[in-house]
Amino acid sequence: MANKKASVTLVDVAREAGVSVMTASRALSGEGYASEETRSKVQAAAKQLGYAPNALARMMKGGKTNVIGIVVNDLSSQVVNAFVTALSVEVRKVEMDMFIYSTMGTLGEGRGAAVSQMLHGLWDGLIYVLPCMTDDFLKSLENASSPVLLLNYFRHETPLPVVRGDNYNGAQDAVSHLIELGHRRIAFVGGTAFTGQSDLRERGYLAALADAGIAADPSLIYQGNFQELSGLEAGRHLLALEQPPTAIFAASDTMALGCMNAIRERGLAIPQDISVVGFDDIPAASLAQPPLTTLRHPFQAMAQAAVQELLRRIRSEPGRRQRVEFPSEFVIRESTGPAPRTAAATPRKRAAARKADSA
Amino acid sequence: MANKKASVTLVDVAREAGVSVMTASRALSGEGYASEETRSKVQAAAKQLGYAPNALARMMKGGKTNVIGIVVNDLSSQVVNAFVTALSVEVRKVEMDMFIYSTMGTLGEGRGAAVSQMLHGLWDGLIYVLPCMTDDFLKSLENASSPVLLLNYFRHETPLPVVRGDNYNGAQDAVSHLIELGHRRIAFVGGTAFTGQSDLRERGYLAALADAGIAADPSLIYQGNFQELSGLEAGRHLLALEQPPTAIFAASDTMALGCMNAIRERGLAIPQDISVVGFDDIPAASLAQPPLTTLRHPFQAMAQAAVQELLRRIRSEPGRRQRVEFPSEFVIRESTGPAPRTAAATPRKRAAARKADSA
DNA sequence: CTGAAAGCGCTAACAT
DNA sequence: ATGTTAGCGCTTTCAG
Repeated sequence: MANKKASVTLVDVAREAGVSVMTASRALSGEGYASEETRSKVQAAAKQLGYAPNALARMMKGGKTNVIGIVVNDLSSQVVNAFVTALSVEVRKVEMDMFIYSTMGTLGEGRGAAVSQMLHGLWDGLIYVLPCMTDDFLKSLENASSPVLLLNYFRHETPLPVVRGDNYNGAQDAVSHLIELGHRRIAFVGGTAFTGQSDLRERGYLAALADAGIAADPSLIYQGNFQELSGLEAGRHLLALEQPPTAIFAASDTMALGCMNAIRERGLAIPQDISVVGFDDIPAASLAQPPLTTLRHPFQAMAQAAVQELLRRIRSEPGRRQRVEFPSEFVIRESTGPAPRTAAATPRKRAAARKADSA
Repeated sequence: MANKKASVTLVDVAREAGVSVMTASRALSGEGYASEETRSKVQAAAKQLGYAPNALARMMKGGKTNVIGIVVNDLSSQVVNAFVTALSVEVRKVEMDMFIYSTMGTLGEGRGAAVSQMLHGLWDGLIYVLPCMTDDFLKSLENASSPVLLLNYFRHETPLPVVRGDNYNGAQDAVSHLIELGHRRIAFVGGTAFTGQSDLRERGYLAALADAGIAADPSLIYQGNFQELSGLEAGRHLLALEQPPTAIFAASDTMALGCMNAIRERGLAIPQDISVVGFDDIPAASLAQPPLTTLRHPFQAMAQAAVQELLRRIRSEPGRRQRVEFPSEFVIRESTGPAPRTAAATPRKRAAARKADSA
């Protein structure tokens, strides 16, 4: 019986099988020559002893670990989730393994920064998903010893390779669509500034308004934080305005869903009274009632580009690209419709009664 | 300037600083004696060369990696997410690191099974979160060389340490509550059988009915798969019944939210026409309209118990426990209310028109 | 306080 | 087809 405590090594297996360590290694790995007889003898010994090769030792010898590290700030984000899932598929395709390291919102602080440093050697390359980091940290990454790639990074210019989605044009498309539907009072619900994505979406929104000759109304811009709760609050705030919007463009689906709750709460109908557009096309978007019109990131294509580019760098292959940008696809579902006849959605009785709580 | 390609090792640092490798090691790690002068000299050299210690080598020498591996089947599950987040906090408390390995639903197949074997040595211990695995795989885990703990495992008896929540009693509490509110036709929406959790929740449901002397109606039991979409389908199916239920108890919040969409779709009100109870208390539960009555797992306490127990095993400390079970807490929000006066929720016109599509 | 030697578990490269 | 040697980058042990 195998001794569970003291881990059994190749030496043990070799001794048990009565061969040299090297022979045991070959018999088990399948590399190099080994007679059928020896091979089965060794395999039997390994099985009997409960041998598991030490990945650490193997990696150290080879210099390559065959592992890609994925660093995320926040596992609970559905967008992050979609990226990680897509990455997992791509990593498997190239026959590597993948670990996820979650900094739980501490990236840039001591612990988060440490990932690329402290655990250096454990992976052949690192992909930062939706990173939000300080300038200092970005700089330190640029000198990292193993290849690093940023997935959906926007905040600063950097020589590091970046794969990202388009935010500006997508936002512009969405808002133009609302304008074509006759909307004039279109609100924007932004997310946190830290990743730089919300900002681009806001600029696309403003550009679309400007193109149509509509003056932007600052009171229709609400600063949220990408979370559903902030979407709920945004919705409540906007609907309580003297002149509420007839359409809301939220910088994330999560916030858009929050807005929808606020709208329902007020007894208004989507899209008859008010239209809603999100961004990201998370799974919940198509399941919402009504299904949410939104902008879809090509998650799988982006993940593939990220893995391939990182691989090129790991292998020092030619043909690298410093930045790849993917357009987002506008998906029209049922949460958007023509602007209501009255210039602005008329708050109904219930709503009117609450006017007092408008800020 | 550091050469980015050829990774710089301690030998390089030592040479640069004009000391022995050992001295460099001591100066950087802080362990053992080192004069202030040497220390700063070495640190300067390390910084200048962009030195990062190779975690692999360090781990190999010490035998301990200070890393706990977390294995999950499905990262997109909100319950898994809640556990992982809680685990992350606890792991940090004991000053270890944590990697997440997602099998993407392939646990038990080649790839998934490989985790504990192939990457053996990379972690000091492994926590399987909400594992669903074959008997064979479970057996192989029992002979694993490093400690393994199962978080929320129910399917088979096993000598492996298990930390889990209570499902049976929680379900019973929830259904008893509905009965007290006057409900008699209470539906159950189950999840996949694979983890064994749904089964326990169903048994709790049946027990509560039996206690109240209510005969279980098989037509009120719908088999879902824990996903929101299956909840939506469950809701549509149940509401289309000749005698629809006045309350639905879903085996997960996710499915409960799907049911709520189906109910709204049919023009019914929650909880006036129909009550809904979920299970898990995922973040979205409290944000729903109306906020969902549900059963909360004590995620943090469970995570703490899991990490502590695993640590005891890693360190071969005494006082181990084979199984720890945590009761779930019944959280009453606004999705449950008294049963409507009419024995069953009367389908309104729209609903009646659709009767044809009842299975 | 600092250095030299040994070795963690494995495999590439060279023998035999 | 199998065995021997060496060494990955680091730290533990023992000597200066």
